[in-house]
Amino acid sequence: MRSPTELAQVFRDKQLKLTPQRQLLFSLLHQNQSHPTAESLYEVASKQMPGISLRTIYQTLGELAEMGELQLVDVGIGATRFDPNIADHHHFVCESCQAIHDVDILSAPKMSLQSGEGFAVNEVGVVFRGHCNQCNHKQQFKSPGSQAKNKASK
Amino acid sequence: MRSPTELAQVFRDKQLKLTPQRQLLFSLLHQNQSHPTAESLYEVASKQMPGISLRTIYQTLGELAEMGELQLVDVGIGATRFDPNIADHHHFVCESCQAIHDVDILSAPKMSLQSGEGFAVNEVGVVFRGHCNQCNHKQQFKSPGSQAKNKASK
DNA sequence: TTTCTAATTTGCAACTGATGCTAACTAGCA
DNA sequence: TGCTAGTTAGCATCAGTTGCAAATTAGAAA
Ligand SMILES: [Mn+2]
Ligand SMILES: [Mn+2]
Ligand SMILES: [Zn+2]
Ligand SMILES: [Zn+2]
Repeated sequence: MRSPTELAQVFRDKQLKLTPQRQLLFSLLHQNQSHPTAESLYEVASKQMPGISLRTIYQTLGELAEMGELQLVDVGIGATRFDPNIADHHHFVCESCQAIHDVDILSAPKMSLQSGEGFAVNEVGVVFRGHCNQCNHKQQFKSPGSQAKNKASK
Repeated sequence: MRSPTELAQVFRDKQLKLTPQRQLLFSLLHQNQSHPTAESLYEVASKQMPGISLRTIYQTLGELAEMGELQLVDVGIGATRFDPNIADHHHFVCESCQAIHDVDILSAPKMSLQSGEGFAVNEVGVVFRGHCNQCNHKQQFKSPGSQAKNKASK
């Protein structure tokens, strides 16, 4: 996603208004690597702007996504996550704490369909599931046999 | 997922009852490649057993999933899909008709995390999005430039 | 067969995440 | 300073799913 300043320009050019709500969200999303939900953004936004509506959060996120400034990430658990990183990349989801981390496309081989019945593929999404560092450390009480299978190394 | 007969044995062994509802669902799911939703199973089940409850469908699907007989597939659009194919495989989702097709793991390179910060990966899911054969054919009215980018070949 | 009861089904309430609708509000221009 | 198209916020509503408890029943025991 572009910087708040650049987005401001984009919005002006499209005769969209630069409301305080939108500006706040621009700043909350810029360089945000946490893959937040609408709800979690609502919480932090509410601190800086009490009374802001969850409806407006959804509205603005939807607009940004439609403009291609945000990527929607749905990993099948709970709410949609919003990702200002619009570069081609994949995700690791921690099954314990639900945290989502970016997985650089270089780290995973480029996927392509070798066979198939003539599917026209537009995009490929890879989701790695497992346990993050923090959660693995906290889980030392579990039986050794129940550890995750593959440990990725740098 | 195992055959209805095998499942019957499993259920008996666990002193779970072999109700007509369960037996019907076993048969509806066996070798079902359509990745049905609970709702769609409810519809076909209702024809053979009018009055069956949607709640029971959810209940039974949940049990089978917990027993490892079914795989839950969530591709981020609408309802959860249920997959009796529990072999390791991936999915192609048609963005037009929402159909889901199996993508054999052999067709796509085995994924693994090369870098990362010590994530312990349990499973990898790959979702290919695009347009299926049928939908591509029906979309000949669209501008040529808007075609899908990659056409998979056998 | 009949009886018994733990397992199951069912209907309905409730819940989460998200969107539709619209009256009230306001950014930004004239 | 006023105007107005665009925006916000509140509330209703929706889809998908789960919680709950009363009614039903599979299957073992008598
Ligand atoms: Mn990301
Ligand atoms: Mn499948
Ligand atoms: Zn974690
Ligand atoms: Zn299709």
